[in-house]
Amino acid sequence: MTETQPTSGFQQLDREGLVQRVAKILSRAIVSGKLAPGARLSESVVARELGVSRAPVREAARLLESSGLVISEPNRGFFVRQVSAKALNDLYGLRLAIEIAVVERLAQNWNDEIDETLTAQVAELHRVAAEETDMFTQVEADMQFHRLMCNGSDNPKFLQVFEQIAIETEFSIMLIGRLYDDPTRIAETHEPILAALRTHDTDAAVKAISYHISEAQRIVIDQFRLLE
Amino acid sequence: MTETQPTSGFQQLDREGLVQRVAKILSRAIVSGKLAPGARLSESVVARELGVSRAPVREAARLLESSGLVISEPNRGFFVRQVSAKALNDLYGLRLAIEIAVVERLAQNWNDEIDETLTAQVAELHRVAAEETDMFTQVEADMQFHRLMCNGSDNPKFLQVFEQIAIETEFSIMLIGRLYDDPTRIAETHEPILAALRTHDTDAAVKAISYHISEAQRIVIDQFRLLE
DNA sequence: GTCAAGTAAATTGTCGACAATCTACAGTTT
DNA sequence: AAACTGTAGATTGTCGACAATTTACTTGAC
Repeated sequence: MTETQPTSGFQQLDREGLVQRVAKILSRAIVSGKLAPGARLSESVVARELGVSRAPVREAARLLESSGLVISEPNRGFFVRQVSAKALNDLYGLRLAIEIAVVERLAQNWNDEIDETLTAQVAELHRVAAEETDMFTQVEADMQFHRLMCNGSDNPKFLQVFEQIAIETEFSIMLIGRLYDDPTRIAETHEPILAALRTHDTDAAVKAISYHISEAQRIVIDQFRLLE
Repeated sequence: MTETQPTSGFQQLDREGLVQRVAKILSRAIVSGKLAPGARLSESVVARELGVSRAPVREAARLLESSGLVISEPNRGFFVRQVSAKALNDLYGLRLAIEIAVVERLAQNWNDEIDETLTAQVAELHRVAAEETDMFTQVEADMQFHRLMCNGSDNPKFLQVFEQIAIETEFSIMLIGRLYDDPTRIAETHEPILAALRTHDTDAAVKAISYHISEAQRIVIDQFRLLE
């Protein structure tokens, strides 16, 4: 955003630090389930495997801690977080509170640009559902819709909190190991929200998002309990 | 929370790491205004002044980054965050969304223990108002009431988000440099919330908290704009 | 056999040093 | 004078080593 404009068509190459790269690798490993919940995240082991020193690994771990993927215990190190059904339920509770506030603002500040963006994302949801792409793609597409809503709320704070929620939610869904519902149906349940927003009907939009999130909450928790 | 119970009445001493201590010192310096917004937070300078190496300072800075007190720019270091009136307004928007959800839950799960705790805190608010203690104490007492509400919501996620908000809010209020309202009046405006919760009247409680937060939002923003 | 104390290995916490990067200023060209 | 280039100083990024702490194991007493 703050970068200077390139004078020619060169694409910027890999300007992200070592810490960010390590963090990305680790979070992928956790979300994909390669690192089981509760597992110790040994600094020295990770550092050795990635061929870097422990310092960037520590900082990356702290970053993941603030994302809620790992927890740190003083003098004991980092551990992949355990998620309980209660915690997952609470997470959806927070998400509901945030998204209700978001749609309230969206219903009032609705404009063509947001309309276009969200309509396109629903189309994308239908596309990935039809093509039967992998679960990760489907979940990501679903999340992207909600991310775009938060982004359109004109309050960066909502987006910031949502990003935290998104990471944990994806983590939990990956843990369950399969989609909570039929992909096509997931795509369809987004349409009432969009319809209500288009007519600036705040109450209907709040009802729609409440139903949507609560439904997802119910199903995910049910699935999750089967694992415990 | 996860610590083992002490067998005798000894208080645990110092069991917090160097990183936490540095973080606390830095956040105090920022919130109290000793470090001006936008100021560079030089690792080497801080490390030298505190008599520690740069490693713990870096980690502490990362901690503050996730609290929103500082921002990091790659290869340029950490800077004390600038807050704008818009950002402060957004912050109160998020806070409103959270606290509405919290009182909704509180109105339903009300019990004597929470009643006692919150009643005591309102008394505390009146006490610090009457004794004309310093601003920091007053703000902290106000925040504590809302913290206790979040804590009573039986959803740790709300408390987690609130803590982030609290740090930024206190930061901004300290920036303004004086209280936004008459201390006694601040204490009084908490009572309608408590009254509504006692009667399990969800709608009234939501209305009360909405009024309370929006009022604070309006006053703080007005005051803040005078600084810009 | 169980429990406690002691000890050794492994892991995290902290440090000082070097490499990579940015910033500021001087020198050069147009 | 304005803009680009080059260099020196300062700051962050990363590293390997040592100190402090935890963990696992062994030893010994009851």
